[in-house]
Amino acid sequence: MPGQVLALNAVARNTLSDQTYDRLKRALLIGRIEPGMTLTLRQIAQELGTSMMPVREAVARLVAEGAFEIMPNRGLRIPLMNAQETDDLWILRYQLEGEAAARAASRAAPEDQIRIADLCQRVRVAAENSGVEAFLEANSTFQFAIYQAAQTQVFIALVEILRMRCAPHCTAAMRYMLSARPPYFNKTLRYHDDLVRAIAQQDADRARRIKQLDITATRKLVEQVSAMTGR
Amino acid sequence: MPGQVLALNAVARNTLSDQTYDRLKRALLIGRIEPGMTLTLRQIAQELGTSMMPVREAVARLVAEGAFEIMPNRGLRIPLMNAQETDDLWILRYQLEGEAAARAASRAAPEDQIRIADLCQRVRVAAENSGVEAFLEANSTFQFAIYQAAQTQVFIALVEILRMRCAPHCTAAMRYMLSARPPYFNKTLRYHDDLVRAIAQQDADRARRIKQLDITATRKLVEQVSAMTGR
DNA sequence: GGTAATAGACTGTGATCACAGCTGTCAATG
DNA sequence: CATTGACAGCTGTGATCACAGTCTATTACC
Repeated sequence: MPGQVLALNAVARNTLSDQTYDRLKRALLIGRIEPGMTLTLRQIAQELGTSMMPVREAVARLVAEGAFEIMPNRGLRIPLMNAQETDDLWILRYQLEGEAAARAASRAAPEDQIRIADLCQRVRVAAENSGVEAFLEANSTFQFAIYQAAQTQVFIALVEILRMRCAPHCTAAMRYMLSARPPYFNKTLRYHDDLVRAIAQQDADRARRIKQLDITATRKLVEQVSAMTGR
Repeated sequence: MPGQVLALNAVARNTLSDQTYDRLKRALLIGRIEPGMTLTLRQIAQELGTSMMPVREAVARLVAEGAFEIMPNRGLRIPLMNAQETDDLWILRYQLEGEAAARAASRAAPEDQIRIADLCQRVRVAAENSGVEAFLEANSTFQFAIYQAAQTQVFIALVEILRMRCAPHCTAAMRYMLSARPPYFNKTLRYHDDLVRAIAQQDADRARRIKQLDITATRKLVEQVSAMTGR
């Protein structure tokens, strides 16, 4: 069995639970679920055409990761965050995503670099021609392709958790950025190009720095927009 | 409603799922479940006197956190780790636990300090008089009391995930340390005392440094023991 | 008309069952 | 004696049901 000398890694399951989990995770990352919305297990199950069973397991996982919160007899919601938790979240993203970007620069194989550069272009196209969802999806795919190239499952797992917690609180700002603020929007795309270039040059320190600048800029934008829209 | 101006935080549930999750998490952290062991949902359910239902949800959470792995039709196990993942895990613990210790030093209230100092003594007592489980349990309680004092839920969540993944692979080394290696054992306890002192003095940098020394020493011990016992 | 009680429609939770897939054993067969 | 076949006993998965809470809207009563 070439490529898998030892059965070291988990058997890849693909149960309905897994599919439900993936779909909910994706919905969170592309901003389809925003704070204030209320979901129910039965509603999700119906939308996916399954019984409640797979939904329960999927939601249990997401609750463990802090992406959802269960209000007994009153449905699910995105957890609210206080200032302290929000701050911690951004700090952790700054550190972990910066480190992951650095590793990607050190380790990315040539085919990874091509793939990343291609996905970066797709983000630009989506940002110019499509809505928030398409942009966020393209962006998410681009970012995780980078972390995938870093070949470090543990980092990716933590980054996914942080982004799932963060994304719903950023969607409003992203929407605003796309519709009304070309400067921010162009800055983000420029960071992306710079990051791709740093990875191509295997410049780990530069990749880390750019990634961290990008996160800082995003944080500022989110804070400005949420201050505008009445916290 | 004093002390809870807004209903910001989740309603504290305590379902059978939650209890099962907590018990399994605790079992992992105190080394009661080691790599190579095989558990089944029905077996856990029977041991806890419940149906399979709560166990399924609890295990789903733990799988999401990387603490367990499901082998279809063949039960659960602790995920095996390759060298790369092991390395990443230690690096992340070094960074995140170091940072959490630093914050604890900055923020710990006087009553936290008393509690931490007390729990530190209990670790010493357990280490001298009891078995691995009691030692690991006292140690775990001590460590998380520190992180609790840091008042940063997001950090704690990530640290819990890292420790749950790490603990099962460290148990053998801890057992060895307690039974046969007083030097290591004393070094660990000395680190604990130093850490308590740094927190009492609100010396964040020193707390981080000691915590990181402790983790580095633990890592070395684990690697030595697993090299001895034939990887 | 305003207030309180109540019935109903929701919610998540836990238990139970049917089922398909894998494992290991044991017997039949060459 | 070795090889293979089938069968029994496991496993996790998914669906369904009963139930106890919570919220809401209607109704009854003062």
